Amino acid sequence: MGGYNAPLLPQDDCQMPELPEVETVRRGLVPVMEGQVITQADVNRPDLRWPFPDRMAQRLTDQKVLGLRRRSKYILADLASGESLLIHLGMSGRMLISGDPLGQFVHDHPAPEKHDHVVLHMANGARITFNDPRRFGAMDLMQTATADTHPLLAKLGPEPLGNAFNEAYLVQALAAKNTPIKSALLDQRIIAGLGNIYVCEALFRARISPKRKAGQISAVRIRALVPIIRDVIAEAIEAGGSSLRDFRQTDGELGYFQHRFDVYDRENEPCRHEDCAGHISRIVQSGRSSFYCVKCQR
DNA sequence: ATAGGCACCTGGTGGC
DNA sequence: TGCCACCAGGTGCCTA
Repeated sequence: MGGYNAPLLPQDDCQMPELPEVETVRRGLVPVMEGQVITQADVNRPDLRWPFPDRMAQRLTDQKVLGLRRRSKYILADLASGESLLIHLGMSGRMLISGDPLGQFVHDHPAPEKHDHVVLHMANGARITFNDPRRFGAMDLMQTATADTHPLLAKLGPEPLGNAFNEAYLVQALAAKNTPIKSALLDQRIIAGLGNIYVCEALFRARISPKRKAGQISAVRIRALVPIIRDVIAEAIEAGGSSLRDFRQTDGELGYFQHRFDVYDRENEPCRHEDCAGHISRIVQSGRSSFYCVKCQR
């Protein structure tokens, strides 16, 4: 009897809620949540990283989900009440869909697991379970109309795939920055949605050392970084999308990581630039691992 | 204002 | 087998 318990994030060793993974989760939630009413909300603890908003379960119950949006690494579910539910996956958050909302799966609600903090029951029979062992994730409710001013969203920089992120912007934003380019690109006020992995990957493609001070990189190289960042993110979203199709058609397993990284977690392995015989190094910058090729990233 | 470091929390892995 | 140190995709907050 085949059960269905589909993680919408890569499981096992590879969970990675940076922008592309969050976008993949959002896309996976759309067909089971959009236009559907939340008939019940189980809130199994008072908080994640912060306390949940007052009366969260009641404010979700009987609300129709009008749409699911994403800003940076946050998902926003716009509700008929005029409020929006903000969801952040932190480091270890996952969304699991169970039930048979699309008529494609064996109906089977798995036994609750440890760290199932919030469960949304939808009118179509789907259950969406937020599971987050480390509890760095977050949920909050706000007025949809003023969502942009929410403290977690207000200071975010441009979306990497949006028009506001362009060559002129990035050159300007990094000028006179005294921090390493690695740190600057992780700064969500400069560009929203990049995390440790995709910053490493983008710098590798651009052949820029993560140690180089942002403000001392030539404008030419910064301009070149812009389409590279867009590509890295867009390709990862595409990989996520194909994994969603795969799991729908098969057995509920997300075959996410046919998508492989060029540098992330490849310490001592060969550099993948064709003209380079170097190997990938790992260094620690502000407490986080940076992977790069010392030989060809300058 | 800006940059660096720490804290939050749990679980997995690898060494002894 | 057990214990312990170390590592992990994020980001707010405190300190200099």
